[in-house]
Amino acid sequence: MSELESVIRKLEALDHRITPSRVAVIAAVLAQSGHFSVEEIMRQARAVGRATVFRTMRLLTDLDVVCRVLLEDGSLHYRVSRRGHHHHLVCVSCGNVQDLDECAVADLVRELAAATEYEIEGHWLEFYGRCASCRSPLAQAAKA
Amino acid sequence: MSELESVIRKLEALDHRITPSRVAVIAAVLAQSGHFSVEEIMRQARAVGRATVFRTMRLLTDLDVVCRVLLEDGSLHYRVSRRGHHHHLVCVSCGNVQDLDECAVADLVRELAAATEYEIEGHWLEFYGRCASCRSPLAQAAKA
DNA sequence: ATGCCTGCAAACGATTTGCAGCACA
DNA sequence: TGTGCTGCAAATCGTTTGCAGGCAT
Repeated sequence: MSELESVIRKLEALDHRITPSRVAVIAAVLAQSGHFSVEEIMRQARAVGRATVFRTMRLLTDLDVVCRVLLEDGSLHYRVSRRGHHHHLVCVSCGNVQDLDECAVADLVRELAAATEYEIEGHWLEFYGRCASCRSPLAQAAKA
Repeated sequence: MSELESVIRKLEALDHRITPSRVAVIAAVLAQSGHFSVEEIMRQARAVGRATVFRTMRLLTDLDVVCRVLLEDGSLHYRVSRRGHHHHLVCVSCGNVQDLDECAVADLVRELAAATEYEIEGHWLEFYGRCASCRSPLAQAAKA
């Protein structure tokens, strides 16, 4: 079963209708390799109206098919959520996003809960940096 | 030296002019106890134009006088940055924000850098939960 | 056939910018 | 006295909504 089919089944299971517009948006979303903006989806699904793209993105977010990615400049992007809870490591140079499977904050949450008497419901953690290939253009040039 | 003076000195030191509008915005900002939106500053500095409030907020952000706080609903707020690097614990119920002085992510950053070959430049970490007083209205009632 | 979903356009809120005048340094 | 700062208004950006019709179920 393709990823597309799997998402479609998810929609069906929740009594959402399967329409050409939705399929187009979902296909465009699944075709993305890294993070992407709503605008990029609109570019790749030109036949679909703006409003519908936004509505579908919200639907996909609610269904945990995609997750939001906050970029350092404050703009909101999305990315396919192929796992459960995880964090992102975003390259500020090339925009590549790497998933961090382990949630190393779990311990922290426990300590924090004890120390602050807060009941911690969630957290948002993203790292920004420069990936190996962007770190040293010289190193890349040297390889060639 | 009051906090207001101290911020003003900071502006002067960087060759920014001290104007009534800026002072009004800065005073309003410093008067905030928790996090706040630009709108709240505009309400408290009615004489100052929208654009100027936004321009001043950007200035204060660049000067590290305030820092941005991302709320869970995606809206952007600010809060006075009375320390250096730290994180926030936001109560989703009453909106209270608590600073977390220790940056417990520092170790994580180091491990991550080694594991991924990224050069980590920064990170964004915020926790969401319910504070002690919001956790249990019953417990509060019982106290009375 | 029913009503969810659609596209369009207009509304929307938050933020930015162009501009001519003003006032701080 | 020069130019950085101002307020105003209009522009802009990203997103949402109202509506009349269309299509999946």
